Amino acid sequence: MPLLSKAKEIKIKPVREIVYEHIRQAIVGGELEPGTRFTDGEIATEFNISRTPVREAIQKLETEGLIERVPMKGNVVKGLLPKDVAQIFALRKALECLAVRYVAVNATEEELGLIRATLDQAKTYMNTLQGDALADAYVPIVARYNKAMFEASHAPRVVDLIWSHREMLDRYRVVRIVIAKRLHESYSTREQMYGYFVDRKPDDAAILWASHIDRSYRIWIEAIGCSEDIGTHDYM
Amino acid sequence: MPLLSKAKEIKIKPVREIVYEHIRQAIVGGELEPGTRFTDGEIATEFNISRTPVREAIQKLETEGLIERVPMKGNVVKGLLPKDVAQIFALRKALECLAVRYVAVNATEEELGLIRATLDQAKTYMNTLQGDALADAYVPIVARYNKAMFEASHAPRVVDLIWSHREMLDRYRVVRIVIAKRLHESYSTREQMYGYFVDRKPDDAAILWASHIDRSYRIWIEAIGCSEDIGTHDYM
DNA sequence: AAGTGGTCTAGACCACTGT
DNA sequence: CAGTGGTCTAGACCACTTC
Repeated sequence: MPLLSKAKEIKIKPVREIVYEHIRQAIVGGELEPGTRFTDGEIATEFNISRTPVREAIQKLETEGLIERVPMKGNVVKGLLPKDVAQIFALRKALECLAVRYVAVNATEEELGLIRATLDQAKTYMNTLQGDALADAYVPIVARYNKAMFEASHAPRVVDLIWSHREMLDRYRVVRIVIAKRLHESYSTREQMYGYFVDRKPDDAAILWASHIDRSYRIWIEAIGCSEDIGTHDYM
Repeated sequence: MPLLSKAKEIKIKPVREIVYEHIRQAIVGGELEPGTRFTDGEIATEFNISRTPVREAIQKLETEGLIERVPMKGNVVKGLLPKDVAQIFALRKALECLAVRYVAVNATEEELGLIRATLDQAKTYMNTLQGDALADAYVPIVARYNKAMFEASHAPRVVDLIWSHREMLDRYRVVRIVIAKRLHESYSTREQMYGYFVDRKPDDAAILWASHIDRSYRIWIEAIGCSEDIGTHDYM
C-alpha cells in the first residue's frame, strides 16, 4: 500500500505547462485584456519559479498567436481586429469543410455511433428543457459533437489547425450567444450532417457545413456589433 | 569612423536562431534523415553552447512538425508518410485557393505589377534558354511569383499557414522535378492566374489553382513512386 | 546501480530604454 | 547611467532506462 494512494492520479505536469495553461486561461477568459503588457520576470516571481519555464510557456503562446513579443517592451496580449475575425472565419470555412469531407469518407461505424449518441442526448434535452437551462445543457453537447466529428476525419493535421483557430475565437465569449440564438437550427444542421456522413456524401456535407459557418459568422458580427464588410470572407 | 565598419551589416542573431536554422537546414537538406535521433545535449556540445537555447530551437522545430520529442528517447526527425503528403496537399489546396481568391479581390495595382514583372522575366528566359539552364533560371522565378502572389492576398494568417505547409514538402526535393516536368504548363497557368487577378475573378482563379495543385500532387506521387490512393486528397 | 534525458534554478551579461 | 528586458550559462535534480 503506497503512502499516498492518490499519487498516481495526480498528474505531475511540467511547470511550463501549468504556467502556459494559466496564462492561456487568463487571456481566453478575458482576465487579461488585449493590449495588456507583461514580462517573463513578472510571471516568474508571481509563481515563484525561474524564468526559463515561463519563457517556454510564452513561446508556445506566441506561436499560437495569443500574444506578441515586442522587443524591449515585453509581451503583449494580442487582440483581434474585425479583419482578423473575418480571416479566421474564412480559414475555418476552408479547413472545416475539408475536414467534414474526410469524415464522410473515413469515419468508422463506431465513430458514427459516437456522433449519433451526442445527437440523441441533445434531442432528449430539447424535449425536456427550455430557455437558459436548455442552452446550458446544449453547449457542452455541441462541443462533444464537434470533437467526435472532427476526430472521425482521421486527418490530424487538419483537425489541429481547426482547433487552434476555433480557440482564437473562444476568447470573445460570443460563442454562447451564437449557439443560444440558433439552437434548433444548430441541432437540425447537425442531424443533417450526420445523415450525410452515414450516406457517405462528402460534397453535401461540405456545402451544408459551409453555410453553417456563414450563419455563425453573421451572428457573430451582429453580436460584436461591428458592421465590417463580410464580402472578403465569403470564400470556400 | 567606427572601428569595424561592417559591424552594422552583420546581424547579431540570437543563438537559438542560429541553431534553429542549422538543424532545420540539416533536415530539409536531407542531411538528417527521418528517424534520426539526437538530444539537446549533443547539439549543445557540438556548438559549444548551453542547452537552453538548443531547447528553444528544438521547441520551435517541434511546433513546425519537423521533429518529434519522444520522452526518454530524445528528438526524432519526423518523416512524411504517403498519408501525410496527401493531407498536406489537401490542406494546400484549401488554403491556397482561399488565398488566390483574396488576391483577386485585394491585390493593389502595384502588387499586380510585381506579379507581372516576374512573369515577364520568366517569358524572357523561356525564349532564350532551354533544358537544364532554363529550369535553373525558372525555379527561382516561380518562387518570386508565388511570394508576390500570396503577399498580394493581404491575408497574413492564411499566407503563414501556406508557407509552413509548403516548407514541409520542400524537404523532399521533388519540387524541382515537378517544376521541370511541366515548365511550360506552369508558366501558362500563372499567366492565366494573372489574368484572373487583373479581371478580379476570384472564382476562376480558385478553380484554376485547384487543378494546378492537383497536377502537382500527381507528379509528386509519380516521382516518389508511391501508388497511394489519392482519392482522399481530392477535396477542396 | 550507473547512465541518460528532461526540466528547472540562479544568476551573469548585454542591449536598449528613459530620465 | 540606473533600470529593465532579453538571452545565455552552468549546474542541480529527478525520472526513467538499461545493464
